[in-house]
Amino acid sequence: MNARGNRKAGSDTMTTIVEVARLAGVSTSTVSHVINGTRHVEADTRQRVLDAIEKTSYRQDALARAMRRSRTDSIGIILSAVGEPAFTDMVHGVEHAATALGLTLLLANSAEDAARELSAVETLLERRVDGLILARAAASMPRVIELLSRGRTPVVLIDRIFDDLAFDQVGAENREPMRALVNHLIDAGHRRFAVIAGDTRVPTLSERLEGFRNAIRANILVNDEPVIIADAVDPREILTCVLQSLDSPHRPTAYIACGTVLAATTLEAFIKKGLSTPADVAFATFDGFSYPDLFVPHITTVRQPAFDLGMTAVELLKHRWNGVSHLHHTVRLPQKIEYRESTEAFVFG
Amino acid sequence: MNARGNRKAGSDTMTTIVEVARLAGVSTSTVSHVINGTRHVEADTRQRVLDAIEKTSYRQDALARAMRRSRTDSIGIILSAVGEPAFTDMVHGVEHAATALGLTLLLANSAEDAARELSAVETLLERRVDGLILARAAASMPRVIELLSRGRTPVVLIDRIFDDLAFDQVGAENREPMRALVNHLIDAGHRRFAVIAGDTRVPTLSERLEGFRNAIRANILVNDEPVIIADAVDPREILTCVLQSLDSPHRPTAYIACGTVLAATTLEAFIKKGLSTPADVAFATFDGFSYPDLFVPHITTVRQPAFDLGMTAVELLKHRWNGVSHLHHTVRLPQKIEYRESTEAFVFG
DNA sequence: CTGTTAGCGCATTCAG
DNA sequence: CTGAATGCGCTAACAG
Repeated sequence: MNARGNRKAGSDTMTTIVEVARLAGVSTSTVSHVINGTRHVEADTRQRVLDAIEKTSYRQDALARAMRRSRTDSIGIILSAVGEPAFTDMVHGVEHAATALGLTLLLANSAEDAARELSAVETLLERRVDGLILARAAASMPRVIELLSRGRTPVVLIDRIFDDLAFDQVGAENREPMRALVNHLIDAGHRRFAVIAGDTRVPTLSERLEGFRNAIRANILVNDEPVIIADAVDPREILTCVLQSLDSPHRPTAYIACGTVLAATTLEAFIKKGLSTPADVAFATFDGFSYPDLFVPHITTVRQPAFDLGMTAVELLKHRWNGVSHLHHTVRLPQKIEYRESTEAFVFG
Repeated sequence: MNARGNRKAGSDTMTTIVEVARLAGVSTSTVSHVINGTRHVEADTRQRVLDAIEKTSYRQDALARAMRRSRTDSIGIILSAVGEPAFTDMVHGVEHAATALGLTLLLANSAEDAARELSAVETLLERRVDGLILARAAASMPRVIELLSRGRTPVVLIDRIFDDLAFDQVGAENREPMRALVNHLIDAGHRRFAVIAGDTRVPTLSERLEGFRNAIRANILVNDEPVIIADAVDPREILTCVLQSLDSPHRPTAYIACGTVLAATTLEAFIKKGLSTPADVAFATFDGFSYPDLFVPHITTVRQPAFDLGMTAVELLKHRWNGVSHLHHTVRLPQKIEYRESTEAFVFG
């Protein structure tokens, strides 16, 4: 019977390679080579080994193997918000690519908390993942970068790109699509804008905001100062700001949310005020929702190629394992803008 | 320079316990004991070790440690649909509880594919996770159960409960809330029902369907045979069925979807037919969507305590590690029914 | 074509 | 209070 607190998963019963070798009348190395197909083994010897494996229902111990080869065939991924659809898709992408390479995924959720992020990095590094994919938390600590830079584990920063950091990185184009979006709205007749940018310590968001500012500045048609809701972190605080902007006599006619959560908050404010889209206000968002077709009217959405981001991240790790290059690469994937009814031509009252 | 295909994460530079011991002028065992606080060490000896650790920025190798102790301080979780909100919340719950216990999470997504599920189980078992949490795929293979039964790794089946299987299990109450929901709709004046149950190989769905059948049968007010859309797997097929039912002269006045994806399909059919809720048809769903407040009208939803399911799963593993009981426990958590506008009182035309 | 051997980095007896 | 020695299960030289 197991003693209290014992968590051994049956180390007592588990058959090892030695047992198999004994049963097959061969050496452990032959068994190993049969299992891994790593050198030629005579057909009947091979069969004896296979039989012995079958008979003992032997399973490799990935731990011992990893230790010996000093590689774990696993990659770690740390996300700041596992729940959001964009991140969920990234996980899918990573998982897809990883599975194809026979790699296991270790998932950690920093929940946008710097301390949890640090501890996740430490844990995964201790587990000697072969590569690490990280979407840094907004308030990510310098210690994390230090740890990652010193170490020899290949790292890919995903989604949130930092130009001054020497890592492989992959994220979406943010400034340009925002520009296109604003121009689209201007073409539709809008002159007064609001952008909900949220926590601009997140590069994704600050880039989108920057794109917004540039687009507004570049457009001589737009005279009105836009409403910019940025650096607010608490959703309730953001909600208040949006509501306030809706009460303004110079109420913006077009609202742009820079992310899923921000979009939800903005729409909540619309609902609270009984405003409808696009009759009362135009609306567009980055990232968007799951099941977008269920929203009526359909929402114009700048959609991140999140799945591809995930796949690309693994690709970058692979390149580094293969020693293809010693330089660090930053990959920017284009976004797709889905123009829908929520930004349809605005008719001035 | 790394050779091609080399994936060693710097095993060359990594400091080991030996190096620390040398630097501190003590034995490796003392270092080990200092790190793990596993026996008393003289204050200054201890300090010397701590300094050496600091100086070398030594980090434990979780692999070697795990091998030696034959436990990995990790748990695996295999889900059939990582993307759905209910499963996402379960992951959160598991992650929350796991983190609190200092456990790492290995995540695998079977994507409702039996082969992927099997291979995920094999992989996680080989990695010697201390416990495994599994939401079985619809077409899960017997081999999976065999593997899990034979092995000594504690297993918890989550969400999808199988009464004839000897594992710890945790899921939600399904029959009773469906009953309550149907009664609620009957009270609101409905007599003709449709239920979208999807793939009833999934116990969650078959239980909900069973609850539905019982509720209908128990109600003498309901004479009309309900429309039951079950055993369809392909969403497009389901969509067709729903559309067809909407065209019927005896069109149901109340639709109940048994899960998020099914709900999306049903709503899509409503939109396609230009029907509005609850004016034209009442609607309610199990599991529901993220950001439910954004749906207008608000949808009556039977909400699974998904986060708690995840936490409970870890709890069950813990009990097993502690050898609290040798019997297998099935925990059923109650669901919460959120009655909203989509099922409001029906007025007969 | 196959066997022998030496560790991977650590926790843990067993002696002092 | 501390150190020396052993082996977890496996792969990879090396040697036949």
